[in-house]
Amino acid sequence: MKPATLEPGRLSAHDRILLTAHDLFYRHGVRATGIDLVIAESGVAKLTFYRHFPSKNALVLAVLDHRHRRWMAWFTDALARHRSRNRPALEALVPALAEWFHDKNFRGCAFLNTVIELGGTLPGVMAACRLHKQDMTAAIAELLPASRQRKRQALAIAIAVDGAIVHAQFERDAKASLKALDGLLHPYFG
Amino acid sequence: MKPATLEPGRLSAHDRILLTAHDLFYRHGVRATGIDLVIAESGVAKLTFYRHFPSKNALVLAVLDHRHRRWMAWFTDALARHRSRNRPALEALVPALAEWFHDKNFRGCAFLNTVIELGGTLPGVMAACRLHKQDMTAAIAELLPASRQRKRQALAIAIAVDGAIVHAQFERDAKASLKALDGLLHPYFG
DNA sequence: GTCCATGTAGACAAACCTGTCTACACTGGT
DNA sequence: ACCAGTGTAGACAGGTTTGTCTACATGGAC
Repeated sequence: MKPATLEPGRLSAHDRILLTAHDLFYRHGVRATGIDLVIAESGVAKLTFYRHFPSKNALVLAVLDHRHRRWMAWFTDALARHRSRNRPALEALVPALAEWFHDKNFRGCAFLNTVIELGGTLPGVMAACRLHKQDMTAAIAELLPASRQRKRQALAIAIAVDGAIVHAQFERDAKASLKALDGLLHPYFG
Repeated sequence: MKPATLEPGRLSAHDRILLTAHDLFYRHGVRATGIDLVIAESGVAKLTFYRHFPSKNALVLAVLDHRHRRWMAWFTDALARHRSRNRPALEALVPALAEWFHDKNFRGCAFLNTVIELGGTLPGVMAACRLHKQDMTAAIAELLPASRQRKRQALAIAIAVDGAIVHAQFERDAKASLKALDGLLHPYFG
């Protein structure tokens, strides 16, 4: 994914907090990241933080919102970039995901991770995750030829993708996950 | 999965702690579950706990070990039960998983959850997860006819299964996940 | 009978967490 | 000139966490 420059230069305090939290939450998990660290790391005073975000929970939801936009932008862009004229559009999926999986900061899907960490405790997290996966599935659907089963197929593919994501997260080499995913997708190449 | 009776009756303190922790960790997550709660819930004194387990981390690993044995026993049993004479063995997979997904205490895969929660911080968790998935994949491989691609196919199927697991975890109805998984498996029914 | 493993109850230290608060400084709009 | 908005630094309260420690009880092996 994007390098997320995180230049402290011209960013507002609000944005510095948001980007820093995005980074730390993704790297170490939400629970493992204390507010104090976010505050220190984003070079902001405590009061400033609480002026922008009423609580840590609010920050978590704001970060997920930001993450969704960022990830979807990268995803659709990567799919477009890996598309080639006379091949099925779906073939762009695996190369696109490969970019992400091979990133040295890859730690799986932020939404799955947050649902698992906070699941029931923070209302809104599960809904955000469902929305995210819904949009991801819709983006996948656009790679498929129009047909009555398009939605059904897109859901199946999305599930395979999620499986590949979590596998790449605990297994050493992402390549094996990508290869297996490619095998699962073959029947859909048409 | 098993109802895990958890009868406090004749169990040793060690086993009561282990089963209680297994239950609580799975329900609410490892980080969200304090040692004090495990101790109170298993009806044991604090010192007794620390005599059996030197630290919470040790308990976590012991619970994962227990979980692996318990889950694999259920899995192979369920696969055997749903096998029918003149159909491909792989067709037992979805009905077996359906048992688990529809359990009211279903909260996804304990190993994926723990990796995501503790990932890098507790050495051993990732290894335990890899071992678990390796054994799960081997059990799936036994459903496939012997061939040169059997291992490759089993890995692909395992990834699809993991995708279905996480999907069933944040989506309301497990049925959709199972149906999508079934669709993904069709090419492998042979 | 004595000893020791195993158990209970609960106080305690030290660290860490979130969120509030005081006191002060800079800047742009009116 | 003034004031509202935004910023900084850091103390503080009240809660939770893990892990240690004291003091005492019970039951079986020898």
